[in-house]
Amino acid sequence: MKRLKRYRELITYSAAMAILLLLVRWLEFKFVLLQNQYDIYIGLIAVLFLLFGIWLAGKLTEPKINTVVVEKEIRIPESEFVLNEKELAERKISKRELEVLTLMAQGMSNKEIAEKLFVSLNTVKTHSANLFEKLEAKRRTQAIETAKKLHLLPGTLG
Amino acid sequence: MKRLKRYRELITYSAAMAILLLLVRWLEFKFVLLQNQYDIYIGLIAVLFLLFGIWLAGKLTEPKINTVVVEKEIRIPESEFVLNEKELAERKISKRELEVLTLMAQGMSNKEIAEKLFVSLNTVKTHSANLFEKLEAKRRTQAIETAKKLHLLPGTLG
DNA sequence: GAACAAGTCATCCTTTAGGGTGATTTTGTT
DNA sequence: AACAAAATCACCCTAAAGGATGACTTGTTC
Repeated sequence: MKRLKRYRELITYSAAMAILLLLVRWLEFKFVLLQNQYDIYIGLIAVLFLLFGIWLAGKLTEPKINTVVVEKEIRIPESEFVLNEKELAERKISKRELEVLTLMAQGMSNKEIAEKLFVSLNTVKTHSANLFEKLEAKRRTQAIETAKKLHLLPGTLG
Repeated sequence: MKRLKRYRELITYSAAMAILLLLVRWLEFKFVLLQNQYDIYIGLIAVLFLLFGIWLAGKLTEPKINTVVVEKEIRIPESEFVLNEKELAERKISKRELEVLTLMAQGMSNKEIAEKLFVSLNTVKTHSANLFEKLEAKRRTQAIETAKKLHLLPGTLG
């Protein structure tokens, strides 16, 4: 069964060829009397084989595939925050300092930060003082702005 | 010039046809003596036109267009800042206040802001006090954070 | 012209932030 | 164990920020 299917094309072509040749024979027989004007006969043969060739080509040649690549733009909403660890290392800002900085940026007072981190107010002050030096800032607001520009803090949190 | 290009295909086919017919004529002349065995001639014609048909088919068949959609990711650099005027109006924040808020967010002290705006330090303090009330903030850092969340200030300026 | 909002400035007072210095403890590394 | 960095805390003092209140001017609206 599989073999039959496999050779179906070949059989089809052979059959077509046979029919064509039969047709040629028939035409030959029909126009045998008017040999002087066998131009018509030739013409018919030509047309027939031309058509046969076209049909055959359609069957034989693999279809031309013209691949058109259409680029579709997909928008990515936001580029999420990635901590600039290089900058963090270069300025030698410690984890605890960054922690304090983050809470600062959220609008907390030193006292609130101290309570949140379970340390004394003085400790927070020390951390903030170190931060200002490392960030070359005079005030906490400036430190926050600089830190955001350096990607040490997300632009807007929440 | 454009027309010439437009009919190039047609001309090509016509030329091919002409050459083929010339070939046929030449064959006719060549085999005119052996008319009794013009089977060969017929066969040649058949083969020629068969090939011509195959060639023609290849030229004529329009290619299958295979459209491949490639999704290309496009990162939007920044979603530019648009002032939330609704929020601004609802909270009744004046132009001057917003101005002070902006400079605050840039890390400037009240004194610096006063100098920049050519007003007294007390005026800046009044503005900031009003801002804190309108933004329900206790500190300038908190006011800045809130303002950024409400899109009254750009996330990161500069 | 009365009422109102915005902007300006002042004074008094309290709280918070920040600068400077020194010291102790914890922790990780060699 | 020795060392360095990080984290902790304290004290003193100044500067800046913030709260509360009142006052004056200007421009707009009704």
